[in-house]
Amino acid sequence: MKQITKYIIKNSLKRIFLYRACLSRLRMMGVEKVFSYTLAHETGVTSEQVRKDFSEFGIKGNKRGGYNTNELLEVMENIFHRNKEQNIVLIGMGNLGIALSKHGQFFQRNMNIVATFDIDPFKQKVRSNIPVYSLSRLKEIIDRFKVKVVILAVPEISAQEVADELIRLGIKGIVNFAPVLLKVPNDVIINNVNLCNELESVIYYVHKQIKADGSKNLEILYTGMKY
Amino acid sequence: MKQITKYIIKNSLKRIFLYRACLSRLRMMGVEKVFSYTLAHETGVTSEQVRKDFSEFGIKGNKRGGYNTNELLEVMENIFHRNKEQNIVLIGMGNLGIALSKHGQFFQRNMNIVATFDIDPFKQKVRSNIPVYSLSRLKEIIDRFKVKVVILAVPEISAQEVADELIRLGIKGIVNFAPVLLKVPNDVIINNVNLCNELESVIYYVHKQIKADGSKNLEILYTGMKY
DNA sequence: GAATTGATGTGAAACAAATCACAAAATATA
DNA sequence: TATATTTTGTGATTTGTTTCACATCAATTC
Ligand SMILES: NC(=O)c1ccc[n+]([C@@H]2O[C@H](COP(=O)([O-])OP(=O)(O)OC[C@H]3O[C@@H](n4cnc5c(N)ncnc54)[C@H](O)[C@@H]3O)[C@@H](O)[C@H]2O)c1
Ligand SMILES: NC(=O)c1ccc[n+]([C@@H]2O[C@H](COP(=O)([O-])OP(=O)(O)OC[C@H]3O[C@@H](n4cnc5c(N)ncnc54)[C@H](O)[C@@H]3O)[C@@H](O)[C@H]2O)c1
Repeated sequence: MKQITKYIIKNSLKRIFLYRACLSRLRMMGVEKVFSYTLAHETGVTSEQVRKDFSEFGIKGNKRGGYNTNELLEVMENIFHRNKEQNIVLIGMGNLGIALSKHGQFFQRNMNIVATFDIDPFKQKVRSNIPVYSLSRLKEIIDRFKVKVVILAVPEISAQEVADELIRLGIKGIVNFAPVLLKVPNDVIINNVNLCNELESVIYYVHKQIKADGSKNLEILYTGMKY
Repeated sequence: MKQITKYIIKNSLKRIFLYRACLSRLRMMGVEKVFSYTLAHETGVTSEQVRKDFSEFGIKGNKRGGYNTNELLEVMENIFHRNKEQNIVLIGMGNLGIALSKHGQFFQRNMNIVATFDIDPFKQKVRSNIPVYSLSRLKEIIDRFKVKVVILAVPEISAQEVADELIRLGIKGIVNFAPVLLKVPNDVIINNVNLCNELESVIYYVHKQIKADGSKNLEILYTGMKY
């Protein structure tokens, strides 16, 4: 059994997210030009790493002149398809689903939750400004809004069957909050987010008394990676 | 600037979570003995990887006999300090905080949210069965319950100041949901969970049309890692 | 306009992680 | 009891990622 090998490696993708967040902040502060070491310092990586990551995504700067903040952000928005809006659907309007549906940052980042779905008729009323539908309208909405990616926030027990149906309807990517390993075809991307594990990791490392060995600005360590 | 190097590597830790979830399921089904290839098959990694991971955590099996399900789970519970209850505090009872506070799995996994805090007096009433306090009682609760780890679900703008205060009060680990890189001392573990990024990663990979190249059972790929 | 400075960009080297290959051990079989 | 079988455990190898080192170029200074 072989694992996926060649794609833009996950670590550098994660770091690109960091750089972008940092750049947005710098732009707001009116900074027009950044250097690899600026980003490096702000994000706790090395400047070579920043440049290597950029080179992986084909991002070029100006010798001696660093990078233009606006241009750099624009390139990144293209990488992430932020130029055109992404229509997303959310399944499961329980505790977590409601919180996610109210989260404004998805929309700010051009990811538009066009509709949510729940099996429970009691949940099928409008909360905030996103409609809650019965699953019977899933196909209609997915087709109408050309939805390719969903957020799955249903109980563990239902996750697989809902995923099967979603894939049947043409969904190609799932952010899955249920603590199960979904069985899906090879061309479907699954991103499992397991918040219990995230908390438990922290407890583990706190108990282990892990120390940052003399590094001076190591702000973040462990979401998924030590990025 | 040097990155952290030697600790139980994150990838194997993540996989250990997978193995454990799988083992729990197998135990419920009455399976008493497992082999590395059983776990491997269920979790989509190789059997050598399973054994290498086990060896990293000092887990031993029986030559030819595989591993005893119960013993293995017990060893893992020790690794994760599941034998004794972990007291956790949650800061920020907004949309996300409420959802998390209602999430039963933390408690099932021995992570007990003993109290939640919010700056807004309106939020300071009991929801579900976890009390919501004013921040003035933070020290009292942290001391009383010997809390070392918190979940931080406050707005981006407040995250740093709240984190500073928490660390002053002796907190050593933070699961941070705000999209900021917290500046913290080296001995504090931060786990940044950025749900926008998780969604955006999926969109990125779906657009890239990443294919699993012929691997037959590649269920999960990308939470943080390709684990 | 030549020399200097300060950045990028990238092969080479070092390091880290995953896979391979097989010895060792435990059990089953004859 | 000897032999075959099955599975673990781990060095050796391969593959992947980060860091190093420096050529290259653009701007600045003399
Ligand atoms: N609440 C949290 O903070 C949290 C944290 C981590 C993980 N999770 C996970 O996220 C998932 C949702 O958690 P929750 O707390 O919101 O649970 P919940 O029970 O509050 O909500 C689940 C919702 O899904 C709906 N549902 C059930 N079956 C469905 C189906 N077949 N199709 C569509 N909708 C269906 C239910 O009606 C309900 O509204 C669970 O798998 C849980 O383990 C939740
Ligand atoms: N809602 C989501 O699904 C979601 C998803 C991803 C990330 N996040 C992030 O999680 C955080 C919380 O999100 P939310 O949607 O729950 O926001 P929210 O505004 O609904 O809740 C924030 C809560 O924090 C409280 N608060 C503010 N300042 C505080 C302080 N100094 N001390 C204590 N409490 C304070 C507020 O009173 C409020 O109740 C934000 O940083 C957000 O970006 C939320």
